[in-house]
Amino acid sequence: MASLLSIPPSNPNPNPNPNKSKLFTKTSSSFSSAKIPSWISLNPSIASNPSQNGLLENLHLLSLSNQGRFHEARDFLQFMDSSNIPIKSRFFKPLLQACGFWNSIDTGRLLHNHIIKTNGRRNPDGFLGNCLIRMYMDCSCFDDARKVLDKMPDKSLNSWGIMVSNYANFGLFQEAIDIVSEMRLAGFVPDCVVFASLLQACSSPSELEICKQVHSYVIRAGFVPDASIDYELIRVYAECGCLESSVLLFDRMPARDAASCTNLMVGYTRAGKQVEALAVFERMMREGVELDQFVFSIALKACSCLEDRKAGTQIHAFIVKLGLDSDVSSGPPIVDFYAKFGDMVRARLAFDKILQPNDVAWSAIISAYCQFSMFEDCLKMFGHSRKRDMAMNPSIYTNLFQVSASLADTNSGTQLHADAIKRGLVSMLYGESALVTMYSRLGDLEYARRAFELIAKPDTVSWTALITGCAYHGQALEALRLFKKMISCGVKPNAITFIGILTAYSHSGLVLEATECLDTMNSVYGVKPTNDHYNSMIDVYCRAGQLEKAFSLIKSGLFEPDALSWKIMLGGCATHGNADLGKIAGENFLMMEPNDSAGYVLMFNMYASAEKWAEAALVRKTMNERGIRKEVSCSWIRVEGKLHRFIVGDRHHSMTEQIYSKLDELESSVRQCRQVHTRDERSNSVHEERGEQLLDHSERLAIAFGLISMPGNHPILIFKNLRVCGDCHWFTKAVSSITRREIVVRDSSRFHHFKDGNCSCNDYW
DNA sequence: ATAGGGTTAG
Repeated sequence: MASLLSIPPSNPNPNPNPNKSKLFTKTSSSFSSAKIPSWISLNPSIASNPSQNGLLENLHLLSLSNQGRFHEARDFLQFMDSSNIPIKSRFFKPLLQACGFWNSIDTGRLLHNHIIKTNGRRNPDGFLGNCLIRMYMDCSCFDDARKVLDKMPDKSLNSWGIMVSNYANFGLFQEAIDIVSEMRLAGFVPDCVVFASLLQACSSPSELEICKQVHSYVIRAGFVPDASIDYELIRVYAECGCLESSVLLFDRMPARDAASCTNLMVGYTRAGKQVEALAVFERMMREGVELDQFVFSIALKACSCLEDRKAGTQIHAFIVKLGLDSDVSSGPPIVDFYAKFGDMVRARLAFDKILQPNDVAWSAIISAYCQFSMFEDCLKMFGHSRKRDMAMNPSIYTNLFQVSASLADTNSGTQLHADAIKRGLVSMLYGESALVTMYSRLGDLEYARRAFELIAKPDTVSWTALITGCAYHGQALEALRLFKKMISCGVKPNAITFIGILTAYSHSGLVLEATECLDTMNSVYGVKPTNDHYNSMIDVYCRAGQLEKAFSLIKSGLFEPDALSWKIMLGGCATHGNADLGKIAGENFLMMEPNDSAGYVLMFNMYASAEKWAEAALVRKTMNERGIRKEVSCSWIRVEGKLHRFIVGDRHHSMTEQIYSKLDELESSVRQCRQVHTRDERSNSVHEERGEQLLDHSERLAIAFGLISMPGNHPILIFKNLRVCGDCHWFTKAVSSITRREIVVRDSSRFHHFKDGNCSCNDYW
């Protein structure tokens, strides 16, 4: 199998505490994992050759712990004990931090015993005591932490402070405040740091009350103004939606700094008040406050949201002047800013300027490429970052799942999925829902269902993804069943959910059900139908051949018909040969979208099938005059991971001879078949009467190649950029019956599962 | 201390 990824070893213990990652990575210790030589813990010979001073053994122990390999760490510690190699005192802190990070309470207790032992059976001193308290708190062992505190001979303000901030971080504010009272009784005076840490834990509106209490306390106790407290208060009030309070505090600060400015601006942008955010930025510029990369990054983001190209370019220029465009903090927003305007060249230039791109920077450029359907570039960028062994994050994978789905690349899709699982980088809900969509768009509805089943608490998006998947595959009843189940699970449908449902009905010809759905979506579920829903309904009528109904819906005044409404109408008229309505629809559509080739093609086919040759010729002439080219029909298939692409009449493939002779063979069997069967109305096509070659339509080439190169019983999966034509649809049905082979075709609007002469679309396409 | 990226549709 062609491998996109060479997968480096993954971490066997994928459950670190996400809340503590900062604490862990920003450790001030000189023994952080980054500083441990890579060959440590890859070197099994340590066990047989104890080093002189025990340093290697200590490093190895720490390396294992930092990686979360605590089984091995404890075994190794046993070996160290039996070899009389003590843990060096300066290693206890980083070791305990690792235990806290990975929630390894067993190893933590073991280390605690070692500390007591090496300390001559006495309780640890203040420094190590604090480390122990932190470790126990990190592992949620509050009583153990308290015992250490109580036994500490030389408690400090900091010891109490650790208890306070950790309780608060767990949301246990009452316990945190109790500790504050206790420490005062014990004769300690809590300082700004303690209160700032309490505030630091507040972030949601439910914690606003606590924030206010602390605020009023620090005022009464005379702690403010204090930069660290002001800063936290501005942040909390902004995050809780009390922007006025944030502004008041900000205005009253003796000296406004970059950090508090950032907090205020973030508050504004989150509340959708980009203009106000930029006003703060301007004011800081005027006041001459020294700004940093964070302020610029949020300011540029505000410009992106406002789609204010001029202001954004000015800020970009400022960033360049200060030399901050190579910074990882201000870099990604620059990438994102230019991507917003579709300027991928500048976006890429901005990315290349970043000296040490991190996961967010890679994510920014990959998602930008994804947004503009530059899927190959996404995979290329991902390949680069893999090669450099860059840090990944869940959102990168979420994007890549979309890429694989769009490229119809099962190979990369499944590999990326496996890769993301190994690294623990399947994003909750976001990534999980993207996987549902990916598998359904790769043609594997069963896998999509399984991916859905794995979601712990599916939300509206997850349900919608699966419902839409069923719609694509023509399983209307299943889509409806899922919808009911979604409702009974208490998950609310949204506008997109109803598009999925309407699509399902449309692809199954359930007109009555669809009209009912359009009614109840507002009356029962409170979701107002938009143009998209009315257009879906037009599609329902059109597919079912009820063109008059579609037309009266357009004229009903219930909504303002847009280009899409007319395009769908035109498509219906072309399929069902109604040139009168089609003329109106076509003219309206071409007026709105004169450069869309599909409109001309539909009109041409419509007139041709109605044998209105003069009109048809006129359409072709107009098309030529306007320089509009028909989109080339293209089909592709993957065999053993390799992509094979075909266009009409393609003779480039190395197996062209075999393909065409296979086609001839199929064609003659199909012809015999056709004489026996009743003639399919829709396939009496225009093509035949115009004497066009049908034998070499791209999907037929792909199917023939698939049959040749993939012996066995697996279904043949074909992807196509346009819709299948009636003739090819009939042909494929026949082939599936003759060869007893299942054939799955994804065209531009849905999936067709051909089996034993039938198609899952029931000839609705 | 502070930010930056992501899910469902025709």
